[in-house]
Amino acid sequence: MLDIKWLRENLDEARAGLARRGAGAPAELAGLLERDEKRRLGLKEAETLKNQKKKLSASVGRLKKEGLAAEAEMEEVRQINARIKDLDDLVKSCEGEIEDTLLRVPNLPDKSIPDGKDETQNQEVRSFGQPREFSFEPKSHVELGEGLDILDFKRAAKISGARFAVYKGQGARLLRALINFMIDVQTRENGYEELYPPFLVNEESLTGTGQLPKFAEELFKMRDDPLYLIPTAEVPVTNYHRDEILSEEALPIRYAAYTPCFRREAGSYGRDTRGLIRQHQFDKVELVQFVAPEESWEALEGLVGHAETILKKLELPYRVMVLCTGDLGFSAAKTYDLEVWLPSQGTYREISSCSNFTDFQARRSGIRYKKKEGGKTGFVHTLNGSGLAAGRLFVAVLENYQQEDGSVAVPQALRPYLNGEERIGL
RNA sequence: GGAGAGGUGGCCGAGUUGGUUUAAGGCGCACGCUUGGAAAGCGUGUGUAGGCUAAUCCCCUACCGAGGGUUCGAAUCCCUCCCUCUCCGCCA
Repeated sequence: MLDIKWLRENLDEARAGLARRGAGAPAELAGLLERDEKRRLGLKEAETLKNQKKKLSASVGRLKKEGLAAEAEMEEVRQINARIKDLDDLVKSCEGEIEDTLLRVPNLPDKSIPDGKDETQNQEVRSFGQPREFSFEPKSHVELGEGLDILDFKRAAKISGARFAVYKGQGARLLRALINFMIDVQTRENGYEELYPPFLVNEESLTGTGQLPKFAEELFKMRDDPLYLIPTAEVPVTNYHRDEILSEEALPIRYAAYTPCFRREAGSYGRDTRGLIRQHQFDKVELVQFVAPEESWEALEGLVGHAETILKKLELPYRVMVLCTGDLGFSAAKTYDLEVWLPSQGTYREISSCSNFTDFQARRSGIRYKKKEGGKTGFVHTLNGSGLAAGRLFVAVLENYQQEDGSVAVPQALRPYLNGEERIGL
């Protein structure tokens, strides 16, 4: 959420920033300052009247104690109350309109990111490793997984429907190994504390991180309770500190959390219909940071590095992309995607997304900190990134480590997590 | 799910026959005095948001779980909801 006080002085800058994201942006702020002006005028008058009312009521008390009549004062307050009610209603409706508007306005893109209309205009920042040369035609993870009987899409469709998978035998073990490996690296080497949060969250939490009110169609909602399945651990973990004031000494706070993630994938019907790439349910280790505002850009670079650690240790070729304005998520000011090489597709595919949300989520969810100097409170900056998406990592391992006979070598770093086994299948 | 108890400032804890409570008091914390140093003692200060403002000074408004209501006036009375605790039931 953008700061209404800041907008009073910087409306043009806000419009320019939103315009960089795409068409229609400037209209989103229309009428906002007028509402705000109306609200403040009403508020000022209401507060003056409330002050009068308090004084009158106190005098009623005094008069009655002395056994004197106070009808005139009481009547005056009744009159004032009618006016206060009108003004309060006005203020409340203005506040509601301002809130409704601001909750639907995305974050402003950082100056450093490239302009562009969609993902085709994201820019490569750096890359790691070389795609492996195959002496045979590399298979897709679907062929490999079904061939090894470690993935079962057919029965998953029977049990649940499209975009679900069953991991079986060594596949299930491999998935668990990847999750444990990632959690261990992030908590032991990169300074994160592990959190295991609820997978069902309420509306306030989803509003805090920005999924609601605008993107309800992406979420699985419970029918009989006001709860939603989390689309990412970002939601419960960021909201862990909702409506709290942290001490500056406590910052930065870093959490790593494994959770499954649930997404309806409405509007992506034709895309990635086969395999694990796009599922309604997938597993992910998420990294979340709460930092002082002046630290957040450096923290973003660190966060990307933490996600990269996993790919480096697993020796998987990848590249780092900075998202252009048109591809930027609603709450983010800047995002780096990590894309891992998939031999069967002959291309790099997203496996992590690391963002600095600046104070956007913190303002929505009331996550503040008390400054050492001066004791003032301010909003923290929040960041998060996948470290990494386990399903897609599973795909990358299968495809990059596949052998001609259809088996899959286990990356060195992962062997301790699989009883030292070196091969899946055969 | 049933029955009961309860939610007050960073913490503890008064206040619940509605009216100088601008939420007592204590603890903690910060600063100062005192001291060779420390403790004790003494003094001062110590919430959040909004409004006003050059201002983190002052002043004003709101906030005693949340939202409504009664009243000239609500932490105190009424209604709805949420959460916590205890017991019972069910369950892993």
